Amino acid sequence: MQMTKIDHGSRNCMRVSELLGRIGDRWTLPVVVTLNGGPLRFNAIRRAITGISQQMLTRTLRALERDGMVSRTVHPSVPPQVEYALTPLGLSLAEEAARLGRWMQTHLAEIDGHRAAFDNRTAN
Amino acid sequence: MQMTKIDHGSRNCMRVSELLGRIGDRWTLPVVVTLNGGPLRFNAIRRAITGISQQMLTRTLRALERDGMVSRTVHPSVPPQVEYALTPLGLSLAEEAARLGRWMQTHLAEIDGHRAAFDNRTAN
DNA sequence: CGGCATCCTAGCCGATACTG
DNA sequence: CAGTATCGGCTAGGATGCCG
Repeated sequence: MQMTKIDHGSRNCMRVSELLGRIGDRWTLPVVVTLNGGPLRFNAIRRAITGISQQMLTRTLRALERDGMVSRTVHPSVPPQVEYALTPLGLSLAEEAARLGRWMQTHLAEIDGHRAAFDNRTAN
Repeated sequence: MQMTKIDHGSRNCMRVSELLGRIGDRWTLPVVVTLNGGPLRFNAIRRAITGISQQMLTRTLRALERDGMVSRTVHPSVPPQVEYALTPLGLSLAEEAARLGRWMQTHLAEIDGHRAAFDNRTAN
């Protein structure tokens, strides 16, 4: 059952790329990292993440909730309180993200160097 | 020098997110994975990746070249041949991608389950 | 063969205003 | 406090055509 050719079309390769696109969007990673410090309420997350709009936070949290990465708990008080927390799955993702982060830190200077050199080469 | 608060604004957190967005785009990962099997010419890559347009392959390869992930070698023949190969940096990225892929394989069913359940819940 | 230029569309995301 | 609704800009990416 060996694969000599890579099947990008009908198998999970696409799914990986898709998920990477999801967590690679502007806000998902910041939200996950923030929640990695512990459960937080909506506006607490909002305050923790500089520059995020209310709507984008809502959307990002919905998407993460849909994927089972975060749990949403409503405390029926007045005014209502909603608490968000990472699920085990979300925590697992956070670890992978941290690993990616470490890789980035390691190679960031190298990449920047290549970019500068390339831009220099092409901007004749 | 401890960080009690996460700085999403001015530090590398943003850069990580940015790079994740780059490799999370539609074609970067497929290209890297394809080249992981060895150097290939332009149209060979094109054939290996179902559905990619010529322009998107060009753009993806340029971006990867700019970041120092792939090397571009022109063989001055008629017709001209251009060979692309992963650099050590690109190979390193491919390994990280493979790790991400494994994580996905592991959790894909779980995520799909959550999605289905969520959609069911909300599509009342 | 490899690659750039152009046009066009769909979707992401921000800003703003409104609701329970 | 925690959302939803609406508008509009920006850009990723597809289709097509031309060039060395």
